[in-house]
Amino acid sequence: MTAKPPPPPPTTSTLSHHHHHHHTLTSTTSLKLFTTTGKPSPIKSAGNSSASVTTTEATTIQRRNSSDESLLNLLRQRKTEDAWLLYTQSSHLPNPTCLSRLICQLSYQNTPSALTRAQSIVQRLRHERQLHRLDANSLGLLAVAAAKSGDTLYASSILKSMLRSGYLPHVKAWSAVVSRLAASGDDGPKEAVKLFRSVTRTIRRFPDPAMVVNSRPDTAAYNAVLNACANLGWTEKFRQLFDEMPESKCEPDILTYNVMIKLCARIERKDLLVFVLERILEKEIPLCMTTLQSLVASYVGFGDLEAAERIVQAMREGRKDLCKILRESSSDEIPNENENEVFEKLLPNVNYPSDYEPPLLTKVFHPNTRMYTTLMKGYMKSGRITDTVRMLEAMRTQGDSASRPDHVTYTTVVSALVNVGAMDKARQVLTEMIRAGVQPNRVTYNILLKGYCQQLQLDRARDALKEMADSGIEPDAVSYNTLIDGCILVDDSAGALVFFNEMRAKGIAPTKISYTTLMKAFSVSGQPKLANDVFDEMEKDPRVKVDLVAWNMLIEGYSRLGMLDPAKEMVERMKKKGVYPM
DNA sequence: TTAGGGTTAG
Repeated sequence: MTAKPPPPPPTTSTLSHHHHHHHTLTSTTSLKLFTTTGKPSPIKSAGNSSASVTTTEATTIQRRNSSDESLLNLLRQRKTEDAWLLYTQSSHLPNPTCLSRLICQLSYQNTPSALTRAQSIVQRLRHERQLHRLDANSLGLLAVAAAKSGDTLYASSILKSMLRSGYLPHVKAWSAVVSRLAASGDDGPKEAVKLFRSVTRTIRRFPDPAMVVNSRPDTAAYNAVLNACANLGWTEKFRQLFDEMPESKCEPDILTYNVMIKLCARIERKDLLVFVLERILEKEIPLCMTTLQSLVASYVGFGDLEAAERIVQAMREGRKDLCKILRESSSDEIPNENENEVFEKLLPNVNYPSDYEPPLLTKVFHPNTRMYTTLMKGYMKSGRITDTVRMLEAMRTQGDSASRPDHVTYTTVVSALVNVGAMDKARQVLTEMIRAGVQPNRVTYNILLKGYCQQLQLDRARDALKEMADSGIEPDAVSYNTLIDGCILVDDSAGALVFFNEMRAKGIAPTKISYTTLMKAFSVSGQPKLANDVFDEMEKDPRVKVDLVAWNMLIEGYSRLGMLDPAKEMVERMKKKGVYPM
C-alpha cells in the first residue's frame, strides 16, 4: 500500500519516447509546483531550490510542505475521510506520495463514493497534465476498484494509459481487471483478450526481467483470459494462450480445466466434455465439486437432461466411474475438422484407443443445492414445471443440509412459474420461502416485476417495487429496465420516462439497455425526436457505449413514421462513426 | 469475482 515512485520506464525504442517525455514532465512539474509567478523557474532540482527562491516563495513552500505533512499523517493513521476533507479544503496540489496514498486508500474502501472521489483526483490530475504524479500501485488499485464496482470501461482505460506511459501494473491488479472484463457482457471479453495482450507485449519489451517480475501473468491471469476466450468461443486463441502457459512458467490448474469445460459448452462440443474430466484425472489435478457442477451445467445447457440426471444419480449412489457413465452418454455427432486439430492438442486423450479404461474419481462427491438447482433450471427451460416444483419439494423434505433449497432454488421456482404466467403460484412460493426463513433478494423481486409486466399488470408491478423497498431491497438497473419495458407493453411512453428519471434520481446508473429500451418506448409511440434526445444522452454518458442496437432504435424511430430522410441521415452518421448496419 | 445455480433489449 505504500506509495512507490513510478517504476523505471522501459528502454526499448518504441517506449523510449514516452520515457523521455515522462522524465521531462516529472522534473519540470516539480519545479512548477514551487513557482508562484507562473514563469518558468531556473531551478533545476528540488535540492537546491530553497537557495534561489524569494522569501514569499519560501513561505509558500513551507505552507505547502506542512499541508502535505498533515495530509501524510492522516493517511498514515488511515484516516482516509479526514485526509479527503483536508485535500478538498486546499487548492494546493499535494505531493506525489500523498496523492498516491490517498488514491490507494480510497480505492481500497470499495464504495461508490470513495471511487468517485478517487476518480475526481485522477480527473483533476489529468486535466492539469499531472497524472504521472501517481505511482503504478495506486493506479492499479484504482483500476481494480473501478472494475469491482462494474466500471470496467474506466478500469481498462486506466490500465491502457498506464501501459502507454511505460508503467507496469502488478499482475494482481491487471488480472483482476481482465477477469471482470471477461465476465462482463458486450465487448468485455474481447477487451480482456486485448488487455492481456498489451500487458504481455509490454512486458516482453522490458530488457530487464527483474523489472517485470511482479507484472508477469500467473495462472490466475491465464485463467481469466482463457475465460474470456471461452465466453467468446475463440477456440484457436484459447489453445494459443493455453500453449504459452508453460513458457510463462504457469501450470494449468483445476480452474483452467473448468474454463475448458465452458469452452466446450460454448462451441457446442458436448462430445468433448468427458475428455476434459478424464484429462483432469489423468494429470492428477485434485478434482473439485465445481468441475462436476460445470459438467452438469453444460449438459443442462445442451438440453441433455438425461446426461445431467445420470451424473447426479451416479453421485447420489457414491459412484466413482463417472467417466465411464459419461462416455456412454456421448453422442456420435460429427465434429468440425479444424476444431478437432485444436482439441487434439488441448486434450491428447481424445485419440486414446476405444478399449481405454477411463480413470476413476479419487473421491466421492455428493450433489449439493447448487447442482440440484442447475438440474431444476433444465426442467424450467424445457417447460417441465411439475418437475421443477417436485424437485423443490424433494429438496425441502430430503433433510440433507447440503442440498436444502436456498434463495436461488426458490428464485428458480418463482422464475419457472412466472414464465408460464402463474403469478399467483409464484407469489405463494415467495411467501413459502420467507416462511422457511429464506430471504428473497433483488433477483427474486426482479423476476416478480417481470411477471407483472408481462401480465400487463403495471400497478401490481409498482406495488412489488414498493414491497421490495419495504423489505430493504434496493432496486437496480435491471428492475427499472424491466419496468420501462413493461410501460412499452401497455403503450405508456410517459410512464417509461418517469421510471427512467426515477432511476437516475435514485443514483442508479442507467445501462445501455435502459437507454435503448427508453428509446424503443419513444420510437414505437411515434416520437422519434424524443428517441433522438435519449440517444444524445446516451452518447454523453461515459458509462455506456453506443452500440448497433442503439443506432437501430434511433433509425427505426424515423423509418416507422416514413421519415426516410432523417433515417438515411442517421445511417450516414453511423457509418462515419465506424458502425455498420448488419 | 480466478468459474460457478436464479433477472433486463433487439
